[in-house]
Amino acid sequence: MENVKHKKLLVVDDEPEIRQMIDRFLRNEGFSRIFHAASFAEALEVFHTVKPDLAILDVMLPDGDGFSLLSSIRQTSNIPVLFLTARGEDEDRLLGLGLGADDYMVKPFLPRELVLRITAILRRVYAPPQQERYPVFQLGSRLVDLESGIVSNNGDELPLTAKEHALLLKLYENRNRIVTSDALCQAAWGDDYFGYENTLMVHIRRIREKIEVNPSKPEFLLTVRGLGYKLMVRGDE
Amino acid sequence: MENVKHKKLLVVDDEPEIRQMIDRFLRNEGFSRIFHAASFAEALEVFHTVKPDLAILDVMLPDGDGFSLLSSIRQTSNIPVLFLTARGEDEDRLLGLGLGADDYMVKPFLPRELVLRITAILRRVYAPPQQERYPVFQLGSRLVDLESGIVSNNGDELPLTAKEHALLLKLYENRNRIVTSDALCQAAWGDDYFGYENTLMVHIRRIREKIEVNPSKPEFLLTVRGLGYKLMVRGDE
DNA sequence: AGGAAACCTTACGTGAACCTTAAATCGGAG
DNA sequence: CTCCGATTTAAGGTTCACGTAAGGTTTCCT
Repeated sequence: MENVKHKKLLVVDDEPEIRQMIDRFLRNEGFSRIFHAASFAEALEVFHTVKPDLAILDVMLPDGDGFSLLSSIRQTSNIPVLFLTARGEDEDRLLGLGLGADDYMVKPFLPRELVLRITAILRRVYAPPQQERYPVFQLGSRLVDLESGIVSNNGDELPLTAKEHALLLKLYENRNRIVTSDALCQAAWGDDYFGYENTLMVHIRRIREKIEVNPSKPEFLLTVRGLGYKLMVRGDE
Repeated sequence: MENVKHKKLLVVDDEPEIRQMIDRFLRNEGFSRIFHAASFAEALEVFHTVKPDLAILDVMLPDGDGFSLLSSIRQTSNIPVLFLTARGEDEDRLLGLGLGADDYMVKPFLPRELVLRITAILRRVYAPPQQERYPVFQLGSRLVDLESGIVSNNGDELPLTAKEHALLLKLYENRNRIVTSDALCQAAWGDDYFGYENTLMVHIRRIREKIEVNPSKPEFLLTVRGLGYKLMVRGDE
């Protein structure tokens, strides 16, 4: 994950004291590359020279308004833009967002909220496209990593097969609760499966051989006779 | 640019009439794939089954609160989340945004604004990746430089082709995690691809010939039978 | 206790999933 | 148009994850 604090921010506001205030808040939160502009013209100037990564715009400017500034900017760039202005009427917000702003905050504002919203935007912009995440969790001394499909126990790593992965995922999603054999079969084979029920037992056994100290005396993946199985995980939630 | 109106939205709110209202507004604006959940438990359930592209969460739920729901969701996914709730105190907004929400709206709200904010988020998520810088990383003794598209091994330099570059990028972005064959195909060929799956294998083989000491005994680019591939990179986070 | 039902354990054969190589095809530059 | 590298198709080879089976063990009820 890229660090969002190194990004270049441009603050456009005609009142120097407000710019200073915003600047201070942002620096307090770890942002260091902050540029200022006091007018429409200056904003365009700075925009082209420093090429900021995100712009915080006021609506009221001496030589124009923030909305048309955004329009100008959007012709050549899709830089993230957050409006921060005293103009908080419904129409203003709709206009700003409709023009393609990423967020719209009304003054007076919470500095911390400004930082969080900036972070939220930058997080999205620079997040590499990630696929679905799988859980990673601890069972006793072993780490079950469904992300990489590996169970590791002080050094040695045991890879999980596709079926083991599917079953462990289902079990973990319903951790500390009973999961019926039917539900497990469905998770691993889909709705339509008519194989032997023994098959599931064999896979459970194989999982136990990877996650249990003694597969025949399971501590984590327990049998609930007549119902199914349950994975006991302590700690998180 | 992908059309944002086809994305799957999940609306979590305990009051059916509010869900209906939101649903109606969204459909008016062109969204068609809208799913509902009335409780924490139902939300998690729907979340896992339909895998929505964005979630609109209420804070107050009969069996929990939206904040812990977001925490649960964030363990396995970085899906965009927008809070829409009557809880509009400063602390609530800071908490919600601090937990990783993308936006926070307070009821009563303008339907049009909700749509604009959802659109703003989805626009960012599905925008083509911003960063013009590609990663450079080490695999054993070889340096994989996606910036210049060259794999170098003490002296000799092997150039990467377009497909190899795309695949390696996707693998590196999800390093140490299983990447499904589908995801890889999508990264290299786009959503609509109906060629032979063998094609992917051939490209994987080519990559292995450039990054592995022994392409037939891969150390870095490993197959996970039945699931896909994973690129094991040690070190940098 | 006896017996049956549910579950465990181990081993093995098989074929889907994957590998490998080469030849065919595509597509851009000259 | 021709060439050449990049990419895809094709076909035969390999392997290992999975399902099956069969005998064993535990649990529970009469």
